[in-house]
Amino acid sequence: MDQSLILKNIAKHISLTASEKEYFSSLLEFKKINARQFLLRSGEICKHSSFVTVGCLRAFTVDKNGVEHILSFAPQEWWVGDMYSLLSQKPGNLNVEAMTDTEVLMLSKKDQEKLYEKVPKFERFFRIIIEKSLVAYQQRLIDNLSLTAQERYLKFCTTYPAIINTIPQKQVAAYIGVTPEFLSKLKAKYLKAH
Amino acid sequence: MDQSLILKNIAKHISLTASEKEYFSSLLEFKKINARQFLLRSGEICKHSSFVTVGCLRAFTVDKNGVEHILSFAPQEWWVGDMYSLLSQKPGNLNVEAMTDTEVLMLSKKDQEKLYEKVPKFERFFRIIIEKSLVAYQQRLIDNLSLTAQERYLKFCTTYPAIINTIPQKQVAAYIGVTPEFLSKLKAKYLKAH
DNA sequence: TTCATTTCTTAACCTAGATTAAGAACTTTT
DNA sequence: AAAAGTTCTTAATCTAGGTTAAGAAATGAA
Repeated sequence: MDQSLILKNIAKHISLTASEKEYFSSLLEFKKINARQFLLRSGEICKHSSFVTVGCLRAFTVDKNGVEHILSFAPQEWWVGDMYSLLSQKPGNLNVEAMTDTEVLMLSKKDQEKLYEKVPKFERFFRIIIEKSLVAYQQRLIDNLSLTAQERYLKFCTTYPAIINTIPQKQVAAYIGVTPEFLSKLKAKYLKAH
Repeated sequence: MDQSLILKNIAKHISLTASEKEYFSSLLEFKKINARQFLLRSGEICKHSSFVTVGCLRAFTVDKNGVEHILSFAPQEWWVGDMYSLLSQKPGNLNVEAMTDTEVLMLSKKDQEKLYEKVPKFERFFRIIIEKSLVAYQQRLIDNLSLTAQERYLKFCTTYPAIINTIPQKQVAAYIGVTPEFLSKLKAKYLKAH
């Protein structure tokens, strides 16, 4: 198991001593998830925060009509989990599924709490991570309230240039909040116009 | 200036010594904002996190057609600010306006950083506050993607029972993402049906 | 109380995006 | 390389919610 990526990532926000690094690393559990396998299913209680080292996952809900809605993609170097379920320790509504063969480093809620006790700097680290995440969700909410489907699609392309060509188009539709049919129509219209 | 409310609120998540309480209190700046006055305007750089002790504010953006979209209401005991602008120290898009005569306790970004240094427990406090906020935004995003306007309205009524009768209906519309005309139609239809 | 402003309602008409359906183009499996 | 499953496209039709407009009701100011 290679922790260099996660340690490099943490070093962007806090500095750790060698022994802190070692302690933190000892809490991580490595897991491989093949494409289409689930890291978490709706109805389960989320017990871990997971850091993606290889591949990409998606976190989505299924509405009462069976339609999927993507809350977030989790490419390399992102943390993923069901924050609601993780905090409340109640069953969540999120599914987390690998879109490609994926590798994650998992930190259990218990170990995360121990980590906060032993190395309080991690309070800061996760505060910063979550602040950034919050800003992104706020912006996405505003975008969903104020932009047209066309505009949201174009914004998605510029925000996630690395993902756009590696995932099925229907997943993009489930993220920006339109049907796959309508996104297809949009693209055809846009191509004609440009 | 009365800090009992904010200290009571903080005590829900971390325990402070008397001198820590005193130090924290010394960083707070009291401000009265009359109804319709702004705490922050689009284009400004957000310099403070503000805790509402009396009244209620709304944080909103204005889209390219001049339509307002409400990101959040900030009733008593909520923190409000433009997180994007506060973190990046760049001009933000949020307007924060008092809906009634309001009182806030303001903590400047500089003082917040000092506070993290001097009393690291506050890293934990704000981490927890932001985690909860994140969960709420995630749920709202999912709701906007999967529920009808009718369902979002009913959910708003149960989520914010204390606010619903104190604010103009057009603000509710701007929060759930419909026009005031359509919300009015929805309510009329719903009343007939029940 | 009157005048002015904002908010709410109703109704006719319009449109962005959904639904349904069916064939075409990819992928994956065998 | 054939079969089977996904995904993508196109097109006709439909509908949730938007737009426009105008009057009614509520709120606020003088």
